[in-house]
Amino acid sequence: MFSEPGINRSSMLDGLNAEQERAVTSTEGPVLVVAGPGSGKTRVLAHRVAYMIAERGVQPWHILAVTFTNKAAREMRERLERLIGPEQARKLTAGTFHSTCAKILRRDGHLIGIDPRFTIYDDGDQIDAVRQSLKALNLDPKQYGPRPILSRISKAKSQFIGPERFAEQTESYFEEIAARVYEQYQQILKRNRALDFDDLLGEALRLFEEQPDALRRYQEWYRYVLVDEYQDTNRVQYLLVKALTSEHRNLCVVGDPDQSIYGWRQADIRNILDFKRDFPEAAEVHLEMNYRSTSSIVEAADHVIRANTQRIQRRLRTENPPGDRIVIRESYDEGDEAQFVVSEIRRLARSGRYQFRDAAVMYRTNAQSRSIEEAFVRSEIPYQIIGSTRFYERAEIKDAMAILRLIANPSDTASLQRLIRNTRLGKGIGAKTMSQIDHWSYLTGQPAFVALAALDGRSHLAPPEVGSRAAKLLADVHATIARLHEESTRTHPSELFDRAVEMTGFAEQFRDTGDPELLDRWDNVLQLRNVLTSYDILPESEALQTFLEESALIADADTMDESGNQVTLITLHAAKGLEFPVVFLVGAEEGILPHARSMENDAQLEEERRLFYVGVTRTKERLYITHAFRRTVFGTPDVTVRSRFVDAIPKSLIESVNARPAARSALSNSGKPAAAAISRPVPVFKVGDRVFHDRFGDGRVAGVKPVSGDQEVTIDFKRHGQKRLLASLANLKLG
DNA sequence: TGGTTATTTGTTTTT
DNA sequence: CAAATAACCA
Repeated sequence: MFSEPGINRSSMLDGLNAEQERAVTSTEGPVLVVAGPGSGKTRVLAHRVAYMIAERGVQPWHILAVTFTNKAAREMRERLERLIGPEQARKLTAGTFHSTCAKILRRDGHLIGIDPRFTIYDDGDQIDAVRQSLKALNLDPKQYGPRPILSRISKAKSQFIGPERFAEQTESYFEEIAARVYEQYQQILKRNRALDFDDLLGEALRLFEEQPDALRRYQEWYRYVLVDEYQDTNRVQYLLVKALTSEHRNLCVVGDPDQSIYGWRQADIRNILDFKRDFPEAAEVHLEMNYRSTSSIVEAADHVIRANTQRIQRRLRTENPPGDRIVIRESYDEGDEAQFVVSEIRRLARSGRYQFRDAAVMYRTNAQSRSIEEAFVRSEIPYQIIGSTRFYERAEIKDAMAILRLIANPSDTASLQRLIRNTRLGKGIGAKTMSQIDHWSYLTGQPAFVALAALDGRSHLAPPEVGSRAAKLLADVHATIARLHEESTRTHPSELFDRAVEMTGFAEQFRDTGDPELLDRWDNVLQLRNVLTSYDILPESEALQTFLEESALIADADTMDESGNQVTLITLHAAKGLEFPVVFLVGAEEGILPHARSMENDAQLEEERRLFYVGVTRTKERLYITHAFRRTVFGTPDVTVRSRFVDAIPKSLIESVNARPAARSALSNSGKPAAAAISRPVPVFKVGDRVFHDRFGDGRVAGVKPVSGDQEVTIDFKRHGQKRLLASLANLKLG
C-alpha cells in the first residue's frame, strides 16, 4: 500500500544525513548541489520533489525535472511513486532537455514559424544534409570532410550562434567554409521541416526570447525547476533554464564537476560559475559522503582525480569497509583480456557471491566491445551491449522508419530519398532524376515532395524537368504518400505501418525467399512493428508523431534492460549515473584511455581522467582494471603502454599487478626453461631461431629482450613482417 | 540504371 | 580489419 499524501515529516526526511536534508528542504530560491559519486544524489532529488509536494503544498505539475536520460526521468518518477503515490507522481514533468524542448516546440513552435509536424534529424541525417550543402556550394566533400564541418556547426549552435553571426566572426579558412555550409545547411533543414538535436534546444530558446508571452506561460507553469547532471549542460541549456526561472528563481541544479565528461559536446563548466553570478543568493550544498563503494574504491578514485589541476580540491569520504582489493591485470592481447573477463565473471558466478547481472564491462570506445562480445558469445554467458549496434541504425529499420517519417512529414526529403532508393515504389528513379529534383528544390525553396506534387498535377508550381517515364513514377510516389499521410491522422500506427509497407512494396522484398539473412531482417522489421503497437492506444491524431519523437530521442542508456540476469557491456560515457557491484574497466592503456585524440592539451587529458574516475566510481565492490600487452588497433597490432591513470592508484589497494600466470614460471632459474610450466612449456629463444606461430606462420627471431621473468622476442615473419611478442603468451614453437 | 567488385579510408565519446 | 566509397561493367 502506498503512503497517503499528508505523510508525516519524518518519512520524507528519513535516513538522510544533515547535508542531504538541507538539499531536500531548501525548496525556495536557487540551490546548487555539488554531489560526489555515490552520495545519494538520486535519492535526494526524489525526496526533494516529494517533500515539496507533500510538505510544502507545491502542485506536482508546477515542477519540471530535467534529467540526462529518459531512464533517469523514469527512475525519478518511480521513486516518487513510492514516496507520494502514483497519482501525484504522474503529474510531474520529467524528461531530458531535448524531449522537453521538442514538446514545447510542437505546441508553440508555430509562433516562430516552425511546422508542428517537424522531423527530428539524427546524426546520419545531419551528415547527409551537410553533404548536400557541400554539393550545392560546389565544394568537394573530399577536401572538406562533412564530419568536422558538422561538428563546427554544432558547436556554434550550442553557443546560440546563428549562421549570420558565425559568418561575421570566422577565424580561419576552415571556418569560412563552415560558415557557408552552415547557412546552406539551415536552409535545407528548413525546407525539409526538420530540426536537428541542437535546434531543439536553440529554437526553444529563440521561442522564449522572441515570444515573451509564451515564456511567461511556461514560467507560470514550471515554477520549480530541477536540473540533474548540471556539469554536462551547454550554453543554450543554461540560457533556457535561466529564462525559465528568471521570475520565480526556484532553480535547483545538481552536478559534479569531477564527472564532467561531455566537454566535446560543448558542455560548459562556466555554467556553474555563471549560476553563482546570476543567482548570487543561491544556497550551496555539498554531498561528499559516499554510500556506494568500498573504501578501497573510494580511496583509489580519490587518488586518481587528485591529479587534475583544474579542480576544486575536496576529498571523498566513506564509512564503508575496505572490501576487496582492486585487481589490475595485464593480458597478452584483447582476446586474452576478453577471456579473462569472461572466466572471472564465471568464477564469481560459481562462487555464488555474484550473479551475471551484477557485473559490467566498461570501455572507452565502442570498437572495443567487439572482442569482448566474441568471448561472451563463446562462453554462452548472457550479456547486453548498450549502444554500439543500435537497433535503429540497421538498414532495414532505417528504411522502415523513413517511410513512417515521410508519412508524418512529407517535406522530409532525406526520408523521401531513402524511400525512392530502397523500395519498389521508387524503382526506376535514379540519381540523375533525383539531382534534377534537387536542383528544382534549390531554385524554388520547396521540398522535393512539392516537386512530386507538381508532377502529379497537385501543385500550382511548374513541375521540374524530368523524363516522362520518371515523371510518371514520381507522380505515383506522390499519390501513395499523400494518401498515407492523409490516413495517418485516423489510423492506428501498426495498421498504418502494415498499409505503408504494402503500398510502398517494402514488405515485398523480404517475402518468398529462403535467404536466412533476409528473414532475419524482416524479423527486425516485425520487432519495430511490435514497438509500434504499443502506440495504438494513443489517439490516432498524435500516435505516430509521439512514436517518432520518442524513438528519435532515446539515449543508449535508456535501452538498458535491468530485468534479465545478464552482464552489461557499456561505454564509460554511457555508464555515467549507473552502478554495479562488479566492474571491469578494460583497455587501460595510453592511447585508449586516455584516448590518443584527447592527449593534445591538458583540458582534454583531464577530461579523460574524469572519464576513468567515472568508471572507477561506478563500482560498488569489486573493481578489475585490465590492459593488454599488445593490442590490434585498425588491423595493426602494436605493443601498448599501461595507462598513467592506473599508476595513480596506490599499491596498497591493488591485489595483483602484471599477473601473467605462464610468464613467471617460464624461466625458473638462470635462464633455463622450466621443465613444466603451469600451463605449457615456454622455450627460450635466441636470435636466429626459426619459429612457428599459430597465426603468423613461419618466422625467424631477430631480437630478444628479457623482461621480468619472460622474454620479449622480435620476429621477422615470412608473411606478416616484423612483430614483437611476449614469449610466454605467444605460444611460439621452435622449428 | 543498377549491381558488382576494387580500392581506399578511417575509430573517441552521443542527445 | 571492415565499412564505406569509387570505379566498373552489364
